[in-house]
Amino acid sequence: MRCEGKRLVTSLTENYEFQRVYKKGQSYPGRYAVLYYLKTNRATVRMGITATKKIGKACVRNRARRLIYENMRLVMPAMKPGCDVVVVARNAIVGSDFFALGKELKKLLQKAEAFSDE
RNA sequence: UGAGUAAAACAGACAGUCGCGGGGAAAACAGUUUUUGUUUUCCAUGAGGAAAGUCCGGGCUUCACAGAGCAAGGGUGCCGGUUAACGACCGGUGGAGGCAACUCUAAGGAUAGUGCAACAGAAAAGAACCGCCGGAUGUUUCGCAUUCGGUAAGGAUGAAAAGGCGAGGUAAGAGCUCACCGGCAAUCCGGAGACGGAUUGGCCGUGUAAACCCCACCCGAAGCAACACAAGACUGCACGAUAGCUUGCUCGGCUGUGCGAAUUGUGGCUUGAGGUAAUCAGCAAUGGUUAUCCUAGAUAGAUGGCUGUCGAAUACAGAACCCGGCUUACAGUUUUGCUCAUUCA
RNA sequence: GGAGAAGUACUCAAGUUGGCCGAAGAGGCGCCCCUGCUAAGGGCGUAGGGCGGGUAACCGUCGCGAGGGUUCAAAUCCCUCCUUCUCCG
Repeated sequence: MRCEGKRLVTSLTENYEFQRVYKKGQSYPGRYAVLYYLKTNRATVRMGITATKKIGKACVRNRARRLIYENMRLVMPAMKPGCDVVVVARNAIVGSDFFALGKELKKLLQKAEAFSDE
């Protein structure tokens, strides 16, 4: 298993943090990716992205990570503060469309009730 | 024009907008002797031809200097050159393929020695099983049997059978003799050499060295997760002759009141056998000189998204100390040299 | 990033001085014994992959991760690639 975080204002880095989200958080599977969501007492949203070696070579993993990162970045300001999010890429993400992935991530986040009320 | 062959270049571009890495500048705040940290704004900049596989060769670092000797082990293998070095590259020689351009080639030694060659076959290395021929003996219906010789032309086996093929020759045969071809040796000529050519001689015991080996040349070991400096939880070990370190052994030498060590930070970390252009030397690889340029340096790991235009933008694919090669993956576009075929002049 | 090891029937595997090797052995499968029945245990037997040919017995050919090479002959020797696993802070 290879885990890769993402440089964000606040991002998950250490392996134990990922493990905590996997174990204690809720999971929401999708076609392109799996979302793990865990509420915390912090005032910020923290995110981590995982792309295992299963998905492909280094270049493919980079591509997957960037697509997820870009989508999450656009969605982030609408989210409730105080949670840890881990997105795990799945095989189907190879060659997927940017907008399709964005739609799915939004749906998963809605399921997790991560968005703040307007 | 078509087919082929060799080499080289590119690897989407431009504009707008949101976002990321490190760098520089300015401002504000915290703190303050300098310094440093955070935030905001602006500026220029930011993956490859293979960044890959890690198959070779170096630089660099540590092992005190990277040293001495011996042994073992490993590598390379036609010749000459290039290079920091190489198993790479360039030019040739021999061999193989192609009408040709051109391509491929681990290509030293089998009379230095040892081993192996299953099955089949008389025999797998100094070969008489059958056959052929001659002599003797027996039987004597001219043949057969036994025995002693000669013989590698023929036979069956096998991947491979004792130079090939033809003629002469002979009891039958045989490089026994001769012509041509192959291979070997000597001499002469050409070449820097591998080697090529000519003449003469003699008539020549298979294959395997990517089996051991012989000959010639080369190699100390590990690797940036190396290592250096600073801090150092834990208290684990040693405390004056042992311990540890350098592939093995011998020598030589080092460490020391500290050693080991989770972990953290900084350095190593990008100016280099560098690129570009011109010119000179060389067939070329490459080298010299001059001018000019500075072009990622992250540390969970930065290049992405959207919109528009171009006829179409789509392959393989992401730096992690740095270079020189090799190998492997790869959509498409462009240019140049050469060869063959066809048509026209 | 670097260093190393392995790959053979469905599974675990033996076999590398090159030769009767498609391949020992075990699990497996079938039958029998044991038991009221099953499991376990014991005994006996058996197929071993693909393609082609043959009524069948059987024969030919390709297969030891993949592709080349050396050799008369390669699971074994040499080269290149693929996959899996381990170690180094």
